[in-house]
Order: sequence, then C-alpha cells, then structure tokens
Amino acid sequence: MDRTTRHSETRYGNRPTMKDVAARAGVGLKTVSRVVNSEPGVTPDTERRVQEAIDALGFRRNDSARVLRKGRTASIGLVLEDLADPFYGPLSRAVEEVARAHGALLINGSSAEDPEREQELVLALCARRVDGLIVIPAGDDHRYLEPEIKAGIATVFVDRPAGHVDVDMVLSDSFGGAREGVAHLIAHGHRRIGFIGDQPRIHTATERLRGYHAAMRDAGITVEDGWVSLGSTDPERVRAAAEKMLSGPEPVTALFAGNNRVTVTAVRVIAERERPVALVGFDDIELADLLGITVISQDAAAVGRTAAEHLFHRLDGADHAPARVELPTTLIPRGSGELPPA
Amino acid sequence: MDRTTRHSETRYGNRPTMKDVAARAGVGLKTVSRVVNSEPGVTPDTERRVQEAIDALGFRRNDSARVLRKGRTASIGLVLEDLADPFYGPLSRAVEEVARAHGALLINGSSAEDPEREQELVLALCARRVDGLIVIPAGDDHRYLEPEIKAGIATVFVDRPAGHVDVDMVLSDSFGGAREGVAHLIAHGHRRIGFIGDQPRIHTATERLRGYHAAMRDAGITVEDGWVSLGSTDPERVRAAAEKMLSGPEPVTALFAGNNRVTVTAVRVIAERERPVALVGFDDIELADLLGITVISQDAAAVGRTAAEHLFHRLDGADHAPARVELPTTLIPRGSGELPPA
DNA sequence: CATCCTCGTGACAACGTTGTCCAGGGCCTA
DNA sequence: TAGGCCCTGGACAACGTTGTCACGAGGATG
Repeated sequence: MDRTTRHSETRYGNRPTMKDVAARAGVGLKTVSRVVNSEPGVTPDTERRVQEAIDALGFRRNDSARVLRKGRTASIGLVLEDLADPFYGPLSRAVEEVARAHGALLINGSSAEDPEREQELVLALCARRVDGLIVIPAGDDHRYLEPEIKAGIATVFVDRPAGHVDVDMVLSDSFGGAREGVAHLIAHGHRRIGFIGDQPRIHTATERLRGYHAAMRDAGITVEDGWVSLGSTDPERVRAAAEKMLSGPEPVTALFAGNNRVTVTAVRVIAERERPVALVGFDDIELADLLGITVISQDAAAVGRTAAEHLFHRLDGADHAPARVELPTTLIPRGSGELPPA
Repeated sequence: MDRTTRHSETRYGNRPTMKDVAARAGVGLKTVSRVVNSEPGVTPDTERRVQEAIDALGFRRNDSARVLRKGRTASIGLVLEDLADPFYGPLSRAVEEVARAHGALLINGSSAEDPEREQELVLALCARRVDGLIVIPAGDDHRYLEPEIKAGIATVFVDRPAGHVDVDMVLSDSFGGAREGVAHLIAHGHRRIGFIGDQPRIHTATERLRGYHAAMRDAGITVEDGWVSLGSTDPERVRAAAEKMLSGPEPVTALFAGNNRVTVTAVRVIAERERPVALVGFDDIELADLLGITVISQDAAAVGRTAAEHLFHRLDGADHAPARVELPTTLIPRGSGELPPA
C-alpha cells in the first residue's frame, strides 16, 4: 500500500484536497484555490471545470489549514458559568448573532463557577487561536491571560470584572439595581428586610449586597444579624436561609433575592406560608408576570450584544484604552414587591 | 524590515512558536514538542530549560497547526434551533459535559428554524473538520450531508429525524407523550379539546398532533374544525388561536399546548378568562409547579447526553447500522390538567 | 513589426505543528 | 577493551491551504 493511500484512509476519513480537485480538473492547485475563494482571474470555462470536479469529489475546503495560513480563525470563544441557566441563554444567543453578522462562529464553554475550569477553558480557546474571547469570570485573578492579550487575543469580560488585568468590561449595575429594589420595599413600608444572595466571592453578589446596605442606610435602618445570607444558590441552602429569616419572634416582612435561582426558591418558600411576605428579585424570570413577582430586570441579550460589539470593534482595529460599560437595570413592579408589611 | 519580523507583527499579534522556544532553550524543535506534549524521552534538566523558555516567552501551542497535522480537531458541532430557548440550554449543557469528558470543545450555532441557515452552519462546521456533529434539524432534506458523512464526520440527529440520509437519531416520544396528555384530559371528562402546535413542517409538531388525534379517536371523539391550530409559536398567533377556540357558542373546555412557548402564552390567555380552562402542555417549564400547570415533560438533558454519548461511541470506532433511540416522556399532574370541564 | 501590457495560470514557499528516522554518547556485557 | 544496546536529541518532511512571483499567450500601441 503506498503512502498516499494510507493517508487518505486514516485522516479525515477520505477527504479530497485541492490537489485532488486540481488533478481531476486538469488545472493547477492555485486555480482551485481561486475558484473556491471566488477570487478573480479565472475564465468561466476553467471555473466550470473546477466546479464540476469539486462537486464530483465532494470537496470541502479544510478551514484548519486555511486558518494556519491566514492567521485568523473567524471564531470567538464564550466562557460562561452555565449554559443551562436561563440568564445565559439569551446572552449567548445575542453574542452568536453579532458573531454571525461578522462571519464568525461561536465556541462555547461552561465554567460551572469553578475558577480552575474557567482557566482551563480560556486557555484551550487561546490555543485554538480564537480571534476574541468573551468571559464571564468565575475566578478573581486573571493574570494568566496577560500573555494571551499581549499576543493579540481581544478580550471582553462580562457581568463581573476581571482581576488584575486591564480589559474591556460590560457589567450590569448590580449595586444600583439592588439599591433601587430594596428602596422600593422600604417605600412600601418595610423595615425588616432580608437579603439572600450568592457566594461572596462572586462580584455581583457583593455588589448587590452593597446596594442593599446602601438602601437600608439611606432609610436609617440598622441591619440586624440574621437578615443577610450569602452562600451557594443551592435550593436547600436558600430554603433554609429563607425559613430562618421568616421565623422567630421578629421575622422579616420582606425578602430581596440576589439572583434568579434564589428568587425561584424564595417564591416557593413564600407560597407555602400563610402570612404574606413581600419579595423583590434580581433578574427577571419567565412567567414572573403571571406569578406577580416584582423584579429588577437586567437585559441579558443587551449585555451579550454590547459585549460582542465591543469585541468586534477591537478586532476591527480599535485600540483605545480598555472601557468599562455599566448597563442600567429596570424595576418591574408586579405585585410581590408592593405588598405592605404583614 | 526583514520578513520574519514583519510576520511576527501581523500574524496572531506576536506569538512565539516552538522554534522560538527551541532557540531560546538551545534545543531542537522536536524536543520542545516533546515537552509540550509530555512525551517521554527528555531528561529532567532539558525539560526544565524548555519549560523556562516557554514561560519566559508566553508560548502556547497553536492548535490549528496541531489539528492540521493530526487530523483530529477535538471539537464537536452542535446546531440547534435557538440557544435562548429554555429547552435547549440544558440540552447544550449536557452535550458539553460529555464533550468535556472526552476532551472536546463545543462549537454552537442556532439555525433560527431556517433550513438554509442550518445548512450553512453545518457546512461551516464541516469545513472546520469538527470530529462530530449533533444537529437539531430545521429543514427536512439533509442530502447535502452525504459527502460529509461519507468523509467520516460522525453525525447524530436530535429531537427531529433527518431527511433522506441514514444517521443516528435521538428523539423524544412526541406521539406517545401527546397521546397520553390528551387522554389525561379526556379521563378528566373533557371532550371538546383544542390543540395548538408549531408549524406543520416541524416533525415534532406533526407527531404531537398525531398523538392528539389518536387519543381522540381512541375515545370515540370526532375532532371538529377549529379545534386544531398549527403555525408559528409567535405569541400573537397563539393568543389569537386560543381565544378563538375559547369563544363562540361551543368553546373547547381544555387546551393541549404543543410546546413550551405555546404553553406560556396559553397560560396567559387562560389567566385572563373567568371560566376555568384545563391545560396540558408539552415540555416542562420553570415554575410550572407554582402555577399548577400539568405538563408532558421530556428530559432535555437526557436527550443531549444520550446524543453526545452516541456520537462519541461512533468516534471511538463503533460502526454498527445507524440507530434510532426514542426517549419516553413523563406526565406530571399539577392541577391544570385535572380541572373538570366548565 | 517590435514593444509593452494585461490576463490567466501554475510553481513554490510558508504557516506551526508532529511523525519518522537517524546520529551520537553512555552504559552494559562478553 | 570491543561490540551492542538504549536513551536523548535533532533534522526533515508532511499536513492542506494561501500569498508571491514568474511565465507565456494574446491584444493594443508605437
């Protein structure tokens, strides 16, 4: 068996290459390349012959080789926390649409909120030489990205800031949103308000907590021990935290939920209680209108779109100093946040 | 300016290559390759010198070149309908987990239910030489995939069958699920039952309709004109269809919703009405428990996991005839499906 | 009729990596 | 001490594509 044959059986199954097409069409290699890339300088007759050979052989250009030669992969990487989280679906989709408009594909990965996995993913994407990266960070130290950024991989951080590295960021106004939501509860007469949030190492979680404290301080309310709970958004933990705040001699009369997962569990806990409890949640959730849940909404699609547009702007050559964009949030009153204290 | 310099400024920014590392470490090219790939046959001392050069230069292996040489990309493509749809989030995530376990990355794309875009995406992925493809088809003719499959790109179709091409498929039992759901309504006394589904060119939509008809036939009920509506899942259209069925002298007393988007709109329409209307929806939705919505649930994560496992099984060399797996659905009674006719 | 262009085409090198093969040095054994 | 073997390391080609350049034919121009 000669080497050529052995190769064509082991690599990519049996893919014809431009060389094969050229041989069959009786033209040179470069002419095939020209046809495949719609470059000028090929007579219609030659083009037809090449096209016939392409169709007959089922040839398709090998973009790996193309990438190697051209130095651009026409793909961008998106590292987020969990594709299955309803907050990230629309965000991903928005990024994808922008990428598509720029002729790029999207490589996706979930860090599962694990800094090590985030780094592993990001570096794998860099090794693939994605043109750009959009990262929703899990960790808080991103110095490992320095050589990559220096080497020219455009990078935008989303939802949470980057640690120890100077890059573009697109964030939501977590502080302002939470402050507004808590102030809304206070305006409806509440003073004993509980806050249930995500793990404190997550930036948005602490920002929202900061917003809570600011609103309470503005109203001259002293936050008591036991009104604040930060930790995993695991339903069991959230349930325990909520039940604790709602029990005892002086229970809270309202809850502020730090993100969509907390909100969902909080709604369940409150539904099981007799005494009504006011609730405002961060992040909108599907069917919240039917359940009458008041929320602070951030526009996930807008966040994704903005980040992707920034990225492609960089790829198109913009090299101003890294920018930090903060998108506003919206309070949507639907009933649960307007209940008076029981 | 000499050519080498020019190159290193235009390509990938300024990336060092193995050659650069080799020069700096004072070793041969192949030795660097060995270190990078943890191949045996390098003395600890040499390895250390190479590693230092790698760190100093910020070298990272170029996987494009590696792929070209090795013929495997360690990535798989997933083409679905819409990443933002809550049904596909968990599915994607499940696929990703399996891919990760096999050391592969996931390239994601949304067809937006457009057959042309589906084809465009699939072929772009093939040009990248993904090792395998998971496709939730939008179109119904996939002969364009024949050369790709012959060339060795493993392919699994999910959720809907492939058209005119013989490949592995992982489906949910749409027919059986819808039949069970409609039978459930009948068992609770309904005879006038409306069906609102997706566009008839979508396989799952017609299968679910078939299930509806089967259940009605089993009960000896003649389906009247106006009880069935197929079309886009656009809220406006669904709303109009639902309102029409619920009006007039002889309105339906129950609705079967053909998918998650239809269910959401149906819930809204029903909530606005005085007279109670029973409802069973295909696909579970978040908070459906709180709203008391009875659903036919398909396990999106299980579908994705199964498909991905099939795919990697193929990639590991399995070459039995294409299989067709059908996963069962589960009826989850929560109240809305158990209401008696008004 | 000579010269200059233009245009279509193809030969060749290069992209950065890995597989193959060979060379040289140290160690063991006879 | 000679011969053989193992171990480390490097030279080189190849993967499939694209950029550069050169060549030859044919038309236009003097």
